[in-house]
Amino acid sequence: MENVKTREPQQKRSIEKKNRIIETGFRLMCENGYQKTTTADIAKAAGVSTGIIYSYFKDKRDIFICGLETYGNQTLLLVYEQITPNLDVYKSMETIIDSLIQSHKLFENAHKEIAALTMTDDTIARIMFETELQITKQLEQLLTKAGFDTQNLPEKTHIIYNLVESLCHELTFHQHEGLDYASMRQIVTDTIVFILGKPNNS
Amino acid sequence: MENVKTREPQQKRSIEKKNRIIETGFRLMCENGYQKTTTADIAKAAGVSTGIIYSYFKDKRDIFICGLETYGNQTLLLVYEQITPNLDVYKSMETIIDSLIQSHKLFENAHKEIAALTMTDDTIARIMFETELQITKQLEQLLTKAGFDTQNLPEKTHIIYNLVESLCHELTFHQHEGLDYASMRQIVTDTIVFILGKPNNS
Amino acid sequence: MENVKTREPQQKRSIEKKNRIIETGFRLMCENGYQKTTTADIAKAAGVSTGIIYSYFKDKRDIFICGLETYGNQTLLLVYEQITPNLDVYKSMETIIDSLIQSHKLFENAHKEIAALTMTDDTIARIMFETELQITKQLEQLLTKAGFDTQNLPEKTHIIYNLVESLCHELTFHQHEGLDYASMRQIVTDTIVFILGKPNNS
Amino acid sequence: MENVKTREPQQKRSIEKKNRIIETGFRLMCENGYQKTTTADIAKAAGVSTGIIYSYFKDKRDIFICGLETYGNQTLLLVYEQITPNLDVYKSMETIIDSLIQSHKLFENAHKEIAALTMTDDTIARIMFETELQITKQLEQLLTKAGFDTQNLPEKTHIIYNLVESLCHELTFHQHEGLDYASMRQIVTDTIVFILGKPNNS
DNA sequence: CATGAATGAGAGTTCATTCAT
DNA sequence: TATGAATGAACTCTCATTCAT
Repeated sequence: MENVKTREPQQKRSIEKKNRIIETGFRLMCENGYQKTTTADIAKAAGVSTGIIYSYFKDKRDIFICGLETYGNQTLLLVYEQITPNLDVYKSMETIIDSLIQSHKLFENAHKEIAALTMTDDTIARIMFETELQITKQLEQLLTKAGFDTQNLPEKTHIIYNLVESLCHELTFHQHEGLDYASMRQIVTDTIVFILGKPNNS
Repeated sequence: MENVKTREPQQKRSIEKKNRIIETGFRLMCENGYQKTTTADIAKAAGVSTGIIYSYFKDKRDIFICGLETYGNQTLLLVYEQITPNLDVYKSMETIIDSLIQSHKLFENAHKEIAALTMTDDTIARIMFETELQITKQLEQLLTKAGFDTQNLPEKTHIIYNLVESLCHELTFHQHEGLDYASMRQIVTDTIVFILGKPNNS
Repeated sequence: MENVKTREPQQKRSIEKKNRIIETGFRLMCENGYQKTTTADIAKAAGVSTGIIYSYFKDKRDIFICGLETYGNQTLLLVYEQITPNLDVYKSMETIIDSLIQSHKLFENAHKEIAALTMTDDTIARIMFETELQITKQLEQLLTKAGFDTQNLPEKTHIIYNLVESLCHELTFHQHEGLDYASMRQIVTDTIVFILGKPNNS
Repeated sequence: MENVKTREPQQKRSIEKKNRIIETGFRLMCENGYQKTTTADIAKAAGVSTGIIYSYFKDKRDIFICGLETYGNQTLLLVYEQITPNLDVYKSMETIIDSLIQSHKLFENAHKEIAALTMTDDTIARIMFETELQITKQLEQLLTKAGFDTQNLPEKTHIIYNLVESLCHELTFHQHEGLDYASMRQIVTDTIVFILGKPNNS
């Protein structure tokens, strides 16, 4: 299962270097596109030689997948930290939105690149699918514990997830002039409240 | 601005040929990805020589852009046809959703590919932006005429647009097992009704 | 079975070009070694671009294999032409030796290169094996028709084949000073006559 | 002539290490081919670091040459031990054949690899030439002492050497189905006896 | 107008060799 | 001495684009 040629760096310096390659490489790929980013670009930007990359990674795609796992999970953690069942759900939702916006600001281009690669690369598709699944499942649990109506909860969660994603996208890129983002955010929050209804125990 | 080398085909046969290249090429690019589709693939599938492509198009990217304009507008037309101000807005919304699902089934992969190319290609980004703008503006006009509250209407339209997009995406790809799509569709329609509120003249 | 990407050239010019690549490439590989010969070398020497090589051949190895089949068979033909059952066998043997010497002068380095590649490449090993088999089987038939004792004929033929091969090798390269090649040739011929014994019908 | 950077190991442990690298490296190169064996492979198999290799050897080729000298001479010794002038020559010949078969079993692939490298590497060619020369000269001396006709003895020795080589090759690899190896061996022995004639003093 | 053979720059990847530790 | 991480030149192969016919 484990590739024999790529080694898991044990030394601190090596780990730093591997992480630097992931971070730099993933960033370049997200900023400029997967195809347009060459291994030479990554090596140069990370301050290493092209050769050393292949000590840590199987191939170029492997760097991207590592980036995906690293930063996808990071996003997830941001969300997890905000999900505290004892808290008011509406408050939680607001902080989740804030977390996701942060995540988006870092990796929005990634989402586009990933979406495109999802088409032709099953591994990448699976990673994205599972990351999203973890987030929505977590949301479902939170909402169930908070006493919300569990009827069609998976469907509702999914719709809410997409609502928030779209909002984040818009807030991150400000693509459409003339939109009032504060209002937009308010509308989204109200809409989520509408979808969820009132919790049973309230 | 206009490239001197690519000519506008005057003959009927030439126009057919150009269209065939656009249709075939755009479809292949959407199905298999922009990078993975070679000009040789397109030429073969369209039944022309590789050379002739460069009589009609500046480069490979140009084929994609032409496809984008042609079929982006086609999607738009599908939506336009459903928007008849006299009709019940909720009915209209349902038929719009149906139209967009049809459009999605044709070009869903395109959306991902386009999103990725949007990152690094300003022309493609502009085309997509304008296509979306036309749809949302049209929706706004429809809703205004139908007497809905115009406060934050651009924001609301945008959110609705994204809700429908996400629904279409899910309905097209059935990525998540266990989701009840009929319920999902109902929830989205209800949510849109909630966002819009009641029209003033009702 | 047939590779979809490499085409079988139909035009006369194309066939000439393909043959030129085989001839030039195979010669370079034999002269300088398979590994030391780069595709760029072959392209340059054949007066073509590196790209066109991959229209005619699957990869670099494919050029070598084509050379092997082309010139291996050529050697075979040289031998076949000398094998005329009506002729005196000893005369035939002499002319066969002459033919093989000619073949050796052309492709001796090839033999070494091929022998080495035989170690790691099963396809090349099989081609060589079959070429040798054809030659020895042909010799066997000739000798049987000429009325020689058929006992242990395969073993004898094999030994004779190797005797001639070794002689050719020596005559081609003159590696050892002080050897009298005329005598050597005479001894080999005498030895072959000894091994075969007298034909029954004489 | 002597490279200043590679040192002659004085310590016992160092000598062992150097020998281990030669043995392991040469074996790997013979088994898998010179090109396909990387310095990393050799280092790993020999249980040393890649760096230390360059303390003992000028480059990768140097390891091969050392292996050639070491094991070429070893083969020679095997033969020398069998050549005892007092013994019956035919018996000697049989034991020589046995020795060479043993040698072949160890290094047959080497022969192919070496033959190929001989083409492009003069040093390797010279070593091989001298090894063979030593063996044939030794045989000549033995045969002279045993009272055989010295006319064309170098030529005869050479032919005999090649006969035995070919036989060893065949016995080692069993490449041709249907050959009776016992008969083959007998025919070769008889042929050698024929070539040599009867010794004068018998 | 049309062809498709030809081009060649540039991609990902390998590995003999070096060098900081 | 010894390590093994690091280097970077060189390799094979691809494909958007051109051009002789």
